[in-house]
Amino acid sequence: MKNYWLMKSEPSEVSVDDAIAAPKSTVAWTGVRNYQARNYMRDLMRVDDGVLFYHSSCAEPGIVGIGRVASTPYPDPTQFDKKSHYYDAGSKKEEPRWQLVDVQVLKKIPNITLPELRARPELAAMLVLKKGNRLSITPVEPKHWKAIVGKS
DNA sequence: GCCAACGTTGGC
DNA sequence: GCCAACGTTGGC
Repeated sequence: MKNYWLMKSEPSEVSVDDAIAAPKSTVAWTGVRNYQARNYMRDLMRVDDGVLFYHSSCAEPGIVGIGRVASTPYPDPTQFDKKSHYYDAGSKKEEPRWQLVDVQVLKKIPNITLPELRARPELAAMLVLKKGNRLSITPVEPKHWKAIVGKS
């Protein structure tokens, strides 16, 4: 059974257009440094899970693309890169702390903005809409996926 | 730039 | 294990 996810990206770092322009429209989801979000990628994501690509920390936050999980988990290379903003001196190669998956964007969609998401009562329970939510990756219920994407 | 909310760190 | 201080996220 497929799972569904909402994954936040700052468009100033990796926008949906950047992802589409990448080879196979696929990007490695680097830079997650939150254990719960990591655990979702490492323990619960499967290839072909659905992904809502969300732009955060920008002028118009919202869902801008539909994609899929395109790899099994593997170590985030940026944790070992001393020049990277995401370098983690505490992570050892033999025992990497941070794992990620590849995400393939299948379709860019017109931005469904935060206010638009909030205006839809059937989406009110989405975790991303909860007050104080900061998790960059959240599970999405099938009914919410269907309400946004159409038939699964 | 502000600030609420939340996660992490570290002293005890 | 508690919890205050601090750092980060992310909308506005």
